[in-house]
Amino acid sequence: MPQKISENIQDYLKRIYEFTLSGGRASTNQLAQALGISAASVTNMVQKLSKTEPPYLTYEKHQGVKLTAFGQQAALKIIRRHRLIEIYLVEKLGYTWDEVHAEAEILEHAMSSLLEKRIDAALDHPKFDPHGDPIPDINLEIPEIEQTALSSLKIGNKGHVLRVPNEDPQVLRYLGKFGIRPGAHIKLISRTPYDQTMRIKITETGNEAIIGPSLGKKISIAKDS
Amino acid sequence: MPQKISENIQDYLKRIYEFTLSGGRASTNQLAQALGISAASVTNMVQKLSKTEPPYLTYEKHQGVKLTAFGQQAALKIIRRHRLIEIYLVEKLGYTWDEVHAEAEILEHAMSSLLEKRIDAALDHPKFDPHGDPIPDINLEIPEIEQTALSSLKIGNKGHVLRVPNEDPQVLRYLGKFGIRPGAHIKLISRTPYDQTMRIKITETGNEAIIGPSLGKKISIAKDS
DNA sequence: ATCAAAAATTAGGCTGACCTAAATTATGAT
DNA sequence: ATCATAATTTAGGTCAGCCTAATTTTTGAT
Ligand SMILES: [Mn+2]
Ligand SMILES: [Mn+2]
Ligand SMILES: [Mn+2]
Ligand SMILES: [Mn+2]
Repeated sequence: MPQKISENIQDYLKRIYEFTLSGGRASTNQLAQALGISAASVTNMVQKLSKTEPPYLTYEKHQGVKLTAFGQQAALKIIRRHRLIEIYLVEKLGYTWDEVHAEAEILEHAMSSLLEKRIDAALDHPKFDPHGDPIPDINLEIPEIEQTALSSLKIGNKGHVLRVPNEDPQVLRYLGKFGIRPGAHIKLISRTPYDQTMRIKITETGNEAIIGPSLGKKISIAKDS
Repeated sequence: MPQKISENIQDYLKRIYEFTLSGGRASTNQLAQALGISAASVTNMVQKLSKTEPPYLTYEKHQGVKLTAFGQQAALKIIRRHRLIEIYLVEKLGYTWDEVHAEAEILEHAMSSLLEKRIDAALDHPKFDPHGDPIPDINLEIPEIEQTALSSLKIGNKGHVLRVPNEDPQVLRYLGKFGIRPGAHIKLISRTPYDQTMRIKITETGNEAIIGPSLGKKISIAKDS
């Protein structure tokens, strides 16, 4: 019997999913920091989640955790709701893309299957959230998309933006100011020698923007021609 | 300092508000039943809520509770959100009026001030929810409306519906089938002698409906001419 | 006025989810 | 290979919000 799953656990699973997207395992400290709680609490919880029937994750002492297929489905369900809410708020209620993440972080836990269906239908089954993250479909399938970090561009290369980091409203407002959003076409103008700061040109707006290397790693693009 | 208020407490305050609308105090058992918890738990909680600074309610042993002005504001805030959600779901997401109460009961706790503002604006500051209940305005003012119970009509009298009970989806579907909804014009055709069952005619649909006395007490109307 | 039944309260526990402090295990620089 | 430091786990709490059982208070029918 899939027991009812608390809001807290939903957030654990979502974080673990995100941290293990590129393979590997999520560490105790990583989760503690992301969830804003102590490492001891995380250890305690993941031990519990590894002993449910069926288990949500596999836990090996000192080796971190990894979701089971069961846990992954649970995570994807929340992620679908989170991203549907984000795009709904932008499309239908006039939110800006820097406002929606915090809101969705709460609403995702209060959303029924029915509301999920209605919102999905109202938006005509959207495929991406406002930050370019893919929305798992009704069967929780999520398309694999070929993507590169902005920071890996060579000078003079062109590309278009696929995905921007969605946590930090300040960053989103900064990016928005220059028109750096999913779909925007960009070209790498220059890179400073020591700290690797990039100057990029955005085709649509004609703007130039300065992007540091750590932010550059978090912006996903597809290379053009 | 108005401490952050848990979802549980929000539900306590809302129930107490409803039970004390017509003056008087809310009893321990009444609340226990409405909240689906034990009477002992209610006693415990209301004692706590009477000792906060400022207190949410006044508690007198064996005499039930009553909201303070402070508690009433807190209750009205949730009620505003509850009713805004209900009307939004009906107007914008194709919900039927029997589906929205359960949904709002959850979403009301997950709604931010910003979302409240946006939904209110999207609906152009609606005054009533789908069941005819008034929505407190942004300042939590709620209009006083003269209303009578349907069951108090005399044979041949006419009136129009102001408010229907919103908890029970089955009842709402039954009423909906005959067109008994806020605004509908009705006329009392007959009343059976012993159990007081009423037969009423709905002008808009031409339907006749059978309404028992306990349901009749929960439907509010205004008498016409 | 009496007293059984109903309502409410008190006492004592439980669970989920968190905490800090102490102990253990892993890691990486020398 | 050693060992200081970092990461993790264990031990022993707290707190909110619920429970049941026992007790006390109120109420209403006689
Ligand atoms: Mn969340
Ligand atoms: Mn997003
Ligand atoms: Mn509620
Ligand atoms: Mn309602």
